[in-house]
Order: sequence, then structure tokens, then C-alpha cells
Amino acid sequence: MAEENEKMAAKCFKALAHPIRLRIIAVLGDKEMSVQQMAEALNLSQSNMSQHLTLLKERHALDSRREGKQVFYRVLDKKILKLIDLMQDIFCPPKK
Amino acid sequence: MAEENEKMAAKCFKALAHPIRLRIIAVLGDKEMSVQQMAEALNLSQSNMSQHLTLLKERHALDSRREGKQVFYRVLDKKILKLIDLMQDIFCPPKK
DNA sequence: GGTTCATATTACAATATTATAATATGTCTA
DNA sequence: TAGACATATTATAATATTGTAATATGAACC
Repeated sequence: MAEENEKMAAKCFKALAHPIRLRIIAVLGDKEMSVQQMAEALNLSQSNMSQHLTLLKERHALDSRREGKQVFYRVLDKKILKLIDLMQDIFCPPKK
Repeated sequence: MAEENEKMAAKCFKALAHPIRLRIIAVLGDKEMSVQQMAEALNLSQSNMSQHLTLLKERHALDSRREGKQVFYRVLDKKILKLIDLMQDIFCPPKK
């Protein structure tokens, strides 16, 4: 049913509908980073960082693996980067 | 500044982060429709319809023109349709 | 086992989003 | 200009999202 599709799609848009979460994905790019690396790079509290990461992981935007005490995150599907580019292309035209 | 970009992009993701708004865009496609046509098609109250349309228009996802008593809306940039397809492609894989 | 470091979870207050209901605006026609 | 019709706006209560602070889990090392 189309309606169900749209509910799911809306959830995914919602996952990306926060500046911090877009910054997380941008800073990750195609690399892997630990939570503390990201928290430092984005100047965020450990707790807030972790909550945003958890949300992105729940929506399958990110994946993680543990290595000792640290947890490393990465963008699951690189198409997400293209999606964000496309969004900026459509809605954030460069001002001349 | 990249941070500003992400705030703006997040707003745009937020505009699409609602099932009703995705349905509006889907039902519009590349056509034009009046508010009442859409309200009927989606079985929504006039007020709720109008509020979602206003939000989408504020974010420049839709444009409108008045013709007599009626107001017709259309998707401003067809790339938005591709964006939504891409989102579904990434996050809503067809189950086999 | 106890301690430390890295991350996750929970509780909660502040803020934002949403749908409904009521009211207002704008346009046409009589 | 009065009434009807289409749309927009406002007010508001319900719900959801957010960030901070506090607590819990899990892994390494002693």
C-alpha cells in the first residue's frame, strides 16, 4: 500500500531532518569514526552524540562495530550522501 | 559556512518528513491540482490540507496560482520527485 | 573482583509539530 | 453590497522531539 510507503519514507526523512544528524553524516563521509572522535569534531556532549547516532542506526542510515572500548560508526549506504547533495542542490541553490 | 547549509538542509528534510506531505507531492506529480481536489483525493480536512500546503510552499517545494476562487498547486522542481524516489530506494527496499 | 574508559540508556523539562475547531480573507455572482 | 464558495489563518490541546543530567552497560587492565 502506498500509504505505508509514505509513512516509512517520512520516518526516513525525519531521521535526516536535523542539522546535527546531517553534520554527523557529512563528517563521516566514507570513513569510519568513533563516537568520541565525532563528538569532538562536532563539539557535542557524549550523550547527545550517542542519541543521534542511535536514531540514525535505527533507521539503517548508519552501521556500527565495536572495537574494544570504542564503537565505530559508518554510513551504511553511500547513496545517502548523494541524497543529501541532491537535497542541497534542489533547495539550497548557491547565491550568486 | 557548512553549519548554515545543514540547518537549511535540515529544514528542507523536515518539510518532507511527514506522510501527508509526501502524499501531497505524490498525488500532484507533474500535474496541477486545486486544494479541494487534493483534500478529496487524500481525504483530509480543508484546514489541515491548507496548512501542509502552506508549509511546503514556504520551503519552495510547491508553488501556487489563484484562478478565481480556487488555488492550484504544483511541484516547483521535479527533482523533488526524484529525491523522494531515491529516499525510498535507499531506505525502503522492496521485500522479496 | 575493582577501577577506568567509552558508549548507551533513562528521566525529564523545554520546545516544536500536529490536527481540530473556529474565524478570517478573498473572489464571484446575484 | 450580500451571500456563497474556496482557501487561509489563528488558537489550542495533544503529541513528539530535543538537550541536559544522571545512571547504566561493556570492555580492558590491574
